[in-house]
Amino acid sequence: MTLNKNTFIGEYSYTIDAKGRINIPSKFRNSLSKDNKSSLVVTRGMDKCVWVYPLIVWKSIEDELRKLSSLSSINRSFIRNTVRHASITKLDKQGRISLNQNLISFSSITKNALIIGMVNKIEIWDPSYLLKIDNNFNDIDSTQFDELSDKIIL
Amino acid sequence: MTLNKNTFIGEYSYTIDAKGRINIPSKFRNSLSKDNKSSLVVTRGMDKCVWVYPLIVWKSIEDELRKLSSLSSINRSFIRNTVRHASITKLDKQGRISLNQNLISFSSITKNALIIGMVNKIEIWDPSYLLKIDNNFNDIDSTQFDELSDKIIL
DNA sequence: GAATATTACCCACAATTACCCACAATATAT
DNA sequence: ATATATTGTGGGTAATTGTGGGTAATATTC
Repeated sequence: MTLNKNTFIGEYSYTIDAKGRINIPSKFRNSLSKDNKSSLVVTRGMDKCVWVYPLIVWKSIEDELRKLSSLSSINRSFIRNTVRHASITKLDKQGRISLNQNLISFSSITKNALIIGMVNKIEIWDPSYLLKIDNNFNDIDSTQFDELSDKIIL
Repeated sequence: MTLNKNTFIGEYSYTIDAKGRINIPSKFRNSLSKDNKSSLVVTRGMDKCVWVYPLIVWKSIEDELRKLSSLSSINRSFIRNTVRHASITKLDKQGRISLNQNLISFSSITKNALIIGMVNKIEIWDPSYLLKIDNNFNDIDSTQFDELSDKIIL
């Protein structure tokens, strides 16, 4: 038995090389459904990290965006900022993708990078930057988790 | 008659070897439902121990996480910190799982380890560390148990 | 057009992980 | 009690994976 297709969990440490290439963990590669044809969509995350979607998952996000009317300016902004930094890429024969300079500098990645499974997508972080976010996490007011506990049972 | 499937009770003492492998008690293995196909998910516990879930149980947690929108930053943090240390693993032919270095050092396990059934999941502890926690348990104000008594009948 | 930079494709190798077998200790059955 | 099966622990070998670099193809600039 395995996880569902296009499902990612766990954390992995990799390096980005001089050509901007970074490995996708083999467990994540094996998790990709065949209809993706090893195509991924990379874009800016909501945090200062890179988001990586299997193509088939990204397409469903596009479908959601189609539903938003462009009559509303907030909708236009949201669509624009969601899509403008996205690009489609393929795994090379060694299982890597290459990130463009825009995404690399946005996420402040220099050499080392953490790749984290986020269930339906993948995040790529600069390790020291993520550490700061972690500290914030510990500072989160517990009332915020109380709200969550109404939505999720662990 | 036996316990329900994927139900674990009791305590067992094992050793972790140089490759990070540790035995799962045969009683626990026999308790696993067949749909797991001997797959388990290991992750950090809320205490300084390792949590082990039958895959089928973990999947239901994942389904809950999928419902949380990534537009909310608290949701992103929650998902990240819940799944980043999780990984799927299988029992080897001898009935062991291997723990990665991250989990081993998190739980301070060196050689000996206690495996404890927690009904729906399994905990793996460093024996001396658990001893400290036990002492704290004895210090708990009995009023805290009074609160629990409203929720559970023993 | 040529010259340069960028991207894609190929191979190589070290390090890690998965898979296999062996054997001693314990438990179960006859 | 003895024999048989199961269980816990260790180690060796083969396959996979992560990382780097070289070369060819494509795109971009002058």
